[in-house]
Order: sequence, then C-alpha cells, then structure tokens
Amino acid sequence: MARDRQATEKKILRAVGRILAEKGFQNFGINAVARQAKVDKVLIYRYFGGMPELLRAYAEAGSYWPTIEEVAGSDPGALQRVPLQKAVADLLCNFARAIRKRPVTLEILAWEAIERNELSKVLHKVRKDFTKKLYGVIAGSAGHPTADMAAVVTLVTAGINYLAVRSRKVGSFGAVRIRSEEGWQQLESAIRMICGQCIAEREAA
Amino acid sequence: MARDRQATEKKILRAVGRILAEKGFQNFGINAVARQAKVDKVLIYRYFGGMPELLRAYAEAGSYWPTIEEVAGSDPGALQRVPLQKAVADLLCNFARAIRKRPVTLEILAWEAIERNELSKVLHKVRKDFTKKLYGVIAGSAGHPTADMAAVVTLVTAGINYLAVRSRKVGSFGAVRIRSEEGWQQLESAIRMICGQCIAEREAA
DNA sequence: TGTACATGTCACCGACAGGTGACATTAGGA
DNA sequence: TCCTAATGTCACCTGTCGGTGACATGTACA
Repeated sequence: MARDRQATEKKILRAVGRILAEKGFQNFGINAVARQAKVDKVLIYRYFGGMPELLRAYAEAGSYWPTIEEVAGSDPGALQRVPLQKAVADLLCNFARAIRKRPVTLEILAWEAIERNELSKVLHKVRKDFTKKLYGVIAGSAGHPTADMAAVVTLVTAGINYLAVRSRKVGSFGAVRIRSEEGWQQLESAIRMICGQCIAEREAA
Repeated sequence: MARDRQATEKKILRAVGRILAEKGFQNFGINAVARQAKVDKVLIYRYFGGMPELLRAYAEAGSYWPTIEEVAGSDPGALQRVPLQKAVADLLCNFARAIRKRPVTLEILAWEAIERNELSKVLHKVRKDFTKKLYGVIAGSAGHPTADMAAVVTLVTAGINYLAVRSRKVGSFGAVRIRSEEGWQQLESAIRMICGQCIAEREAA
C-alpha cells in the first residue's frame, strides 16, 4: 500500500514484540507475525531473510535487559562506599524489579529452557556483558567477592529468574504470592537477610 | 498384531516417557507418540481418549517427583532431633539431588513456564502434597519456621529448580558450572551457608 | 517520456499436525 | 459352529506451517 519499506519493517518488528509479549514463543512464527503486522509474509523474507534474521533484527532493536544504571543507580561509584552486603542486596533487589517489568525478557527466559534460538543467543551475550560490568561496579574498595559468595549470588539470581518467569502463569510459589507486590517485598527482605548474613560471616573470617 | 490391549497401552505410555525425556514437549504429540510406540495413532484415541487423558494416564503411572523418604531420609523423625538449620539445609540439598535425577520432571518444570497442560496440573497437586508433608516433618520439636524463613526457602527452592532445569541446555550459570558435580557441591555449600546463617539469626532474636 | 527496479499482492506447494470413518482380522461366548 | 465385539490397519479430511514463484503497481532516474 504505502510503499514505504522502513515503515513496513517497523510494523514487522513491532508485531514481533507484540506477539512475544502477548502469546509468547509458543504461537510465534512467520505467519503469525505477518498476520499481526497486517503485512504479506513474503515481505518478511525479502526484508529480513527469514526467522533467525528477523529475531536478530528484533534483538538489536529491543531493550529487553536491564541497564547498569537501572540496577546500580545513576552513580555506581556510590555502591563502593556502602557495606558490601548492602550493595549486593540492593543490586539483586533492583535486578528483580527491573526484570519483572519486561514481559518479553521473561518470555525469552522461559523459552531458553526449551530451545536455543537467535533471541536466547543474543540474550546470552547481553547478560554476560551485564554481569561483567556489574562485577566491575561491585569489586572496588569493598573488596572482591569470594567463590562462596558467588555461588550464593548465583543461587539467588536463579531464584529470582524462576519466580519472575513463573509469576506469568501462576499466582504463588511455595509460601509466597509472586503476583502481588507484597510477595516480592517478602522476597526482597529474604534477599537482604541472605546477603547480610552470608557476607557478615565472610567478613568475620 | 499381538492383539493385546494391555501390552499396547504399556507401549504407548512408555513411548510418552521416552519422548518427554529425549525430545521434550516441544516435539510431543499424538503422531510422535504413535510413531515412537510403533502403534497406529487411532489406538491412542480409542484407549485413552486424546492427548489430555493420555497425559493424565502417564502422570498416574509415573514417579516424577521425589518421595518424602528420598528427601527426608528413611527416618524423618531424626530431622527433629538436629538443629533446624541443618534439617532445612539437608532437605533442600537432598531435594536438589533428587530432582536432578529426573529428566521428565525437569522437562515438565521447564514447560510449565510456557503453558499449562495435564501434566503440570498433576505435578502441581503432587508438589503441594509433598511440601505439606515435608512441612509436617520439619515442624516438630524444632519449632515452626517463620514467615521470613519461608520466603528464604522459597527463593532457594526456586533457584534450585531454575538451575536444574537450565543445566539441561547449558553448562554454566553465573559463576557456577551447573553440569558438573562440583558445581552442585558449591551450590550445596551455599545452601548450607544461607540456612545456617538465616536461621541462626532467627534463633538469636 | 519511458523504463528499470523497489514494493506490495496473490496463489500455490509440500510437510506435518490432530482427528475420524471404514475396513480386515482375530478371539471368545452363545 | 457361527456371530459379535475387540483389536489392529489404512486412507483420508481439514487446517496450519514455512517457503516460493509469478504478477501488479508505484517511483525515481536516464
């Protein structure tokens, strides 16, 4: 109709986002994207090449991972001036909040337990850079985390991921109502408890 | 061929298990089961009714969740005679080991983040009973867990689930090599650290 | 002006999914 | 013995998927 390739490409990419956010990877496909974007599917092949390239293009355009500022605050240096246990706890809590706000990211997280695709590959890379930078933010005057601590942080991060992903489908897990704000506040205080105690032990040793 | 309905039904149910364990829900379907079982798919409809009923039948026959003994040991009463922190830590570690041994369970856990089906419903119920019984085992002379503690246990359990599920597809998460035995030993010591400290704090208060 | 190319439309293909109806064969009871 | 019902086999339906070839139309440039 409009004979505007850029606009068409944008429509397609927006459709990708909508489908992922609303229906997830389960009902995702070339035909579904074309339908949603109200565009002939042949244009998707012409402009992007195919499914993998489409996903990669979407990945590059999207912002489905927290930024450093979002998690570490606008002044990351400030983290090095507070006790390590508080810094780590804050980072984890902020991460939980940031990730919960991203439906597409949660979908990708859920789906990468099923199969690898272009989006999970890109997410993998982004996440690696992210944790590396975050480590740089933490490891300063406050001292470097030990291996023990790293395992604790890994476990807690994994727990956050799991609960955030799961909250899309179900109202509670174990004792916590993961759909409600207060449920997540319970979890945040659990995180602070874990960090506080574990790191205190480390410092004492 | 053999004109033996019972044998045919068994073949079908075994095929369900094989497909779930090897290929997962992604490539699961009536046709796939029929192919794997070397049975005409119409028999699946005749004997079970359809996909939901087939899954329910498989669910009732299978043992894809840890038993209480597997997690609490053959003498659950013994748990009430050790410090609460050690009891909880042991339960969590045993749970991690038990769940890692069950590929089909991990598949269901992964898939229930995508969609609800008959298997996830059954799993939901089994899991609920399991946690209830387990709570009964713990809550004895050692005293009842607090709400704070419950949130910690929830978070750790979620982390275990996530890492176990993820280890099917990827070798490491964060700082931990989740495919290797030593990676899980790091996690176990992290669990003990968390439990020990958090509960110690509770007792002091 | 005319022509070449980018853009968009349409119709179609083969593969596979879930699902069903009709038929052959065997076993077991009247 | 014969008849019925259970068991197993086969062919076929509809719908959706990813993917492609052929064609119409607008646009920009020689």
